[in-house]
Amino acid sequence: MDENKLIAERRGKLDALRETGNAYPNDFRRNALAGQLHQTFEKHEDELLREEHINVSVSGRMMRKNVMGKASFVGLQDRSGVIQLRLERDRLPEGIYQAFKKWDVGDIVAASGELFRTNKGELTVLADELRLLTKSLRPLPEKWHGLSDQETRYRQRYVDLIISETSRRVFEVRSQVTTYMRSFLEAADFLEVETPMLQTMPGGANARPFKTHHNALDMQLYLRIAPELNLKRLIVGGFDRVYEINRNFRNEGVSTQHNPEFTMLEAYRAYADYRDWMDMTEAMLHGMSEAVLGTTIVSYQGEEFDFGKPFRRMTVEEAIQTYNPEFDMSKVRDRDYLVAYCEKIGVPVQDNYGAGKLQIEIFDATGEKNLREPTFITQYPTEVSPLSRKNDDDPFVADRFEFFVAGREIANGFSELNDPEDQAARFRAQVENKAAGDDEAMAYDHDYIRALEYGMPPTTGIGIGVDRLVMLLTDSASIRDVLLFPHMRPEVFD
RNA sequence: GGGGCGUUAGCUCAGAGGUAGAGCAUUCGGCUUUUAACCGACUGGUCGUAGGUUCGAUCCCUACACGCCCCA
Repeated sequence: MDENKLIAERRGKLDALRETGNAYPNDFRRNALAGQLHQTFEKHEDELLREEHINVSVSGRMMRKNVMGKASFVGLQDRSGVIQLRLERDRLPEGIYQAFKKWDVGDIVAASGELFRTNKGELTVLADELRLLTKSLRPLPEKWHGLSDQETRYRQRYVDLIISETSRRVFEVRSQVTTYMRSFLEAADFLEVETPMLQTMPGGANARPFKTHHNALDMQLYLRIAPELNLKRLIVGGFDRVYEINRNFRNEGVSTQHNPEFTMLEAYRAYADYRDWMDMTEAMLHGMSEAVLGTTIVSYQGEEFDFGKPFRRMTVEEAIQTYNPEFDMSKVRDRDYLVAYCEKIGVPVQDNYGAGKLQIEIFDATGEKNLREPTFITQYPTEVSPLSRKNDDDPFVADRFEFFVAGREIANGFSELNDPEDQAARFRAQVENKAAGDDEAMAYDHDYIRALEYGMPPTTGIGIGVDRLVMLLTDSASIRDVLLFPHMRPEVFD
């Protein structure tokens, strides 16, 4: 580890503290937070404050230290904001002020005293008690430019959070988003559940899993790629409105949009179909943006989206037409034509791709990034929707939607397939794909078929990517900005 | 996996084939209404790592590590 002169100096100060008593005391109790004080006494002028003799005890990290001889001003930061202290040598107990002059920005400090307002109008604690609670050995980044090195911000998030109000705000929004989801679903009588992360057979999505090993049982286990099949088992069991907000793990690349572990909301509701979930998604995002941002207008990377009005809806085939004007719609399900079109636009094709898979390849390549305004895309090919119910009038497509904003998929929902024989056939097709080399294809889940054979009521489900939603609501360009500890290669300590 | 860019003081950043620079922070001195406090003095570096070219490399070349962006 680096042990430079700055740290050595502070370590010397810590050694001195250890000699004079407990260097890490834990007997101070505060009775006020900075933000509360600013709010409560917002309208109090200096004269009124001094008349009322309001005594408070505060503590936090010393972020600013202005020493002017025998008096000083200090900025103390707690979780709610910053409160200023005024320290006067002759007001504090003997020797305290001299000791304080050796303290460093970054130290954890406590003070008690009465509130007043400075000439410039800043609410301030005139301290008559002052303590050092925790010595900080490492210097903080510069106060003006802050921490701009991305790597350090991600690896040492604790430093980023100390320094950056913006970063703290992102994670407060993140918490408010999941809180809002829970209250929204609870109001609709949903039950929150937790299902296994460690599974003997990963399922519920097309993705490669992480493998791990259970020592005592000496067996291979997988980290889950989705909770979907377990949640639908609960629908069979009679919990007919359930949801889970939790982590999924997918063994794929890392990018501004992908982290190997990410958070999804999955919610399932019996006696409803995918159109009901589209309506609920609109209502949830409308309410969430108002609750979290105070407005339904979401500004993202220079674009503005209105979460307050109904979202556009179009089918996959309509989207192909919209974004491929030269595409011959009379042949939209003609496999030979679709193959030729894919080759024309440079999309690689495999022999086992059917018309539905080819449609989705074209949609992904030409449509997705152009879906800027909030949009529901509906009627996905059954071929690429192995867990979705077929449409009654047109079995080529499933009763399914995906939701896009700013060219990114945010949500995926469908009417669930509850016909066990159809589901068994879909699993068999997945197994064939796997045999043909698709290592993201699903395995055949016998227990899930057995569950469906007991009878799953007609059901609809949705998955919402929490990280991507938080990115939108916080105007974050990278998923790493909304993950407290994004995945990084190990740091080398020498 | 491929391409591009980056890595210099604790932090933010300049720099150039010839012994390394600024601001802030630190240290010391001054200052009882500051808030990027101010004034004065000083200090701080294996220039990501390892090789190579060169009389001489932090700079040029190669590989590697880590990060960021784009593509698959």
